[in-house]
Amino acid sequence: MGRHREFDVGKVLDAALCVFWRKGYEGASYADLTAAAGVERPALYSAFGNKEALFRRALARYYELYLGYIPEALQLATAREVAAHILDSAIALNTRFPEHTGCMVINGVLAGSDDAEPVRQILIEARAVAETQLRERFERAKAEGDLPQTARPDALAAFLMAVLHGMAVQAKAGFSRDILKAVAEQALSAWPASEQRA
Amino acid sequence: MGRHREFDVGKVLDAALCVFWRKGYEGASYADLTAAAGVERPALYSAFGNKEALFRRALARYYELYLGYIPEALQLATAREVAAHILDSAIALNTRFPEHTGCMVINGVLAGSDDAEPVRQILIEARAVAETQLRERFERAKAEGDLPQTARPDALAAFLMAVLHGMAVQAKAGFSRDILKAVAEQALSAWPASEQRA
DNA sequence: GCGGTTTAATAACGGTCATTATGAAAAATA
DNA sequence: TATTTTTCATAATGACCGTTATTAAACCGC
Repeated sequence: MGRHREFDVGKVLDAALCVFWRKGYEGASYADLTAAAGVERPALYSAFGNKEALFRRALARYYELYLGYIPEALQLATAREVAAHILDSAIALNTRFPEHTGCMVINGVLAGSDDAEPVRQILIEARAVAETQLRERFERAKAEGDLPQTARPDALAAFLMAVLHGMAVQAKAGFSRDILKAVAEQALSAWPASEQRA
Repeated sequence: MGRHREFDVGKVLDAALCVFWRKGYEGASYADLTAAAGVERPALYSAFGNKEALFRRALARYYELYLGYIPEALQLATAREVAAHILDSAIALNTRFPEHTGCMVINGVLAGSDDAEPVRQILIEARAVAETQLRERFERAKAEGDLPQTARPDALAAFLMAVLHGMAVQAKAGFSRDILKAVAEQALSAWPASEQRA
């Protein structure tokens, strides 16, 4: 007996998921969460416990709703198909919702509160500057024949930056130097061969 | 005229840089900063302005002290040397200081406050699980001849995860789908060829 | 309809955040 | 030495954080 719950727990969880996806864990305040969910604070506490428990539930739902392509890919016939499918799916997911781009797992530690927005823009700009410098250097290399005419300097720059970002994340996660070197080696093995000058 | 400053502004800035490198922008409180710098709060405000200005100064010093390898690499003769030098240098920097690993620019939005540590561990674990799944799938592929015997499944998994992390960061920074696809294409072009079965 | 029980909304809690007012201490000029 | 100027340390500020009493409302079995 007792009073019935007046809100849909699933919908509230989905709303919280969107907020966490966009703002990360720290960046999402209860003011944000209650505004998105349309319920008051104590309702979230009674239904999910504290903030960390709510985040864990949202993370589980994220895997459930959006990361199904991982087990899906693991069943494909070849490793190349596995990788291609995961890459494609991740790109699709990362760009699917304009209001919460990227991956919730990464954004959970990437995004900050609104107060930190100017700082995040500084970092984004700093990242873009480095990539532009690389792209310009690769354009020069292409003009000099150091890279083939088929090479795409912007793609090479973006790719190199991606691997660098990824390795920074991995280093933070405790990776050893050796495995990071293996990652770098693998990345370099894709490098376009320089043209044989006539 | 007037009283002299009793602390070394450079040393205080270096101390603040270490705190920001480890905890990120939001994660670094004035309690952390003053403890590391050995000066009181108002000293930081009088010397640097507010927290954001202090972070900007620390970021500039980070580039000055630790990212000199980027312009250095840009002057090398070939694109491959540029990339190799940047990769090597980044790995060295990311693993140089045990107490603040990774890259300050990335960590600035990757690291959270101590309160968020359990959550960060959850995300790190979630990341490791996905990578393990990939590695196991690639080991199977190697056993099946889908990957050559020279292939390193752990390296391939780490590499793929690195590119995925990097693309998530880039998507957050506003990258278009097209450039992300170019990044994925470049990453796949390094994929080891399957063995020709006899 | 009534007692027991669960949920709902309001409002408050202590703690920490970045920031700063305040007044004492120290150095330079006169 | 007296005065001015700058830095120093203590401690307070208002705002926001996550969390929770408290009280009123809604539902159940009886």
